[in-house]
Amino acid sequence: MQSVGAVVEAPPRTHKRDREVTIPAILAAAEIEFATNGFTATRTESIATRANVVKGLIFHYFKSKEGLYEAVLVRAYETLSEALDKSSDQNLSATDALLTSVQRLLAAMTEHPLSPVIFMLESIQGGGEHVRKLGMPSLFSRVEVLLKRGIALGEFREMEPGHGAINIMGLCGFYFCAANNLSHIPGRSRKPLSRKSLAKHTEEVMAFVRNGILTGS
Amino acid sequence: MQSVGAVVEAPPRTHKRDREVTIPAILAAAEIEFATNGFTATRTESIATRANVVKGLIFHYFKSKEGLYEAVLVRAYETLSEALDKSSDQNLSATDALLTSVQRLLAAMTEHPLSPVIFMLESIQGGGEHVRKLGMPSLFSRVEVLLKRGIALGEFREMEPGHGAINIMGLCGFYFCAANNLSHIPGRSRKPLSRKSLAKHTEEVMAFVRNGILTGS
DNA sequence: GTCTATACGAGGATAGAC
DNA sequence: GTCTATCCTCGTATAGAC
Repeated sequence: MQSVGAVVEAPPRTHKRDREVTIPAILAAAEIEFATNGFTATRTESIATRANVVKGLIFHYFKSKEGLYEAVLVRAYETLSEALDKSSDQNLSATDALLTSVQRLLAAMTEHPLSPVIFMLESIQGGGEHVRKLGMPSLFSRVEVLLKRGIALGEFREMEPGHGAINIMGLCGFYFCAANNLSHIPGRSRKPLSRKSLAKHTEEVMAFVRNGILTGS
Repeated sequence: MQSVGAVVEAPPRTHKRDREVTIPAILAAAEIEFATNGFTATRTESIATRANVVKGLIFHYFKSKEGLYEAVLVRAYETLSEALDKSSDQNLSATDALLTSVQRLLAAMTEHPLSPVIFMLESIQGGGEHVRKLGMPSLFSRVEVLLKRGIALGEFREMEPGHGAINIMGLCGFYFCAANNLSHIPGRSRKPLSRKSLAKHTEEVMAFVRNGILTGS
């Protein structure tokens, strides 16, 4: 419904971009779409629209929808994995080592709130196949090692360390996955993913973990 | 590729069924499919095949894919809600009331391991809209009430009860949602949803909650 | 109540112009 | 490197026979 005869100069559509702009834009858009809809239900058209590119570019750079999905998965994994790396090479008591790891993990999730959601959907919908295919060492196992040490030293109460690791990861990540359900509860903050809410989440989880694992007197 | 001329009497296809058989079969199949794939990615054809009925019957009985989804959601909600009902009308200490509720919740999830997954997907993918639309009072709030009472009585340590409720629900339900990722971890049980693994899960979560909330001496 | 057949639209992927 | 146009499959939903 453009007025007839009006000559538009420099039509704003052809953005001249290169891979250094386009690829990150596609990845960022894909993370949101995959984390919201899961792999199958995500439409490549939606990703393209959100990234402000044309659908064909997704296939040009990532070959297929699944190739793009795996790239997103790798980024989410690295985000959380690096958080655990940082705290491993220190010389701390078992208690401090674990609590530092949990804090770094929560900080990473706060910065990248979609990471835990991506993994949750991969577990539920993909059966965790991609995690194995891409050779991602388990984040659970890293926490489990820290727990074993603390139990052996008597700093932590007796527990099955595998389940302990799951419980701790669950305390950290469940909140992000359930956030949409939380926002509808009457009398609760409507913004569970605001900086303020996430700081409170971190504080509460740290306290719950500390009390939950330390040796009671 | 049937042998020519072989007259098959009583062809086994036309199962004469009525709604009392067909409807539960569809619901059970739909629960599995929706819990695995989410709403959009689930194919009505898959549900029909799993239920051993013809696709048209789904629309006959539930009007639409979404109608069927909501029926599944209501059933999952009732499963968990009734578990919390049973423990509310008793005259217990705050500690016993909470731990009984957690135990009943875990028992209900053990019997219906897909219930927590259904809710997780509804949160992530549906934004929790159906939960609100169908008027399901929050399960989190029920736990929160129990926590508030114990904090006021000094049985529980100081904490923000809203976050405490999320943490407890997370400890109970996260395991079921992450089960597929867990099963690929080297050196861990391949069957996180076996009766034995779930009994261990219950035991470990109960201990974690007890230590996590009770007043430290 | 159950089945078959089909209309109709949406989405992944590709070809080829610019 | 980016865009348009199109192919082809798949999936929801309906119509109508039995």
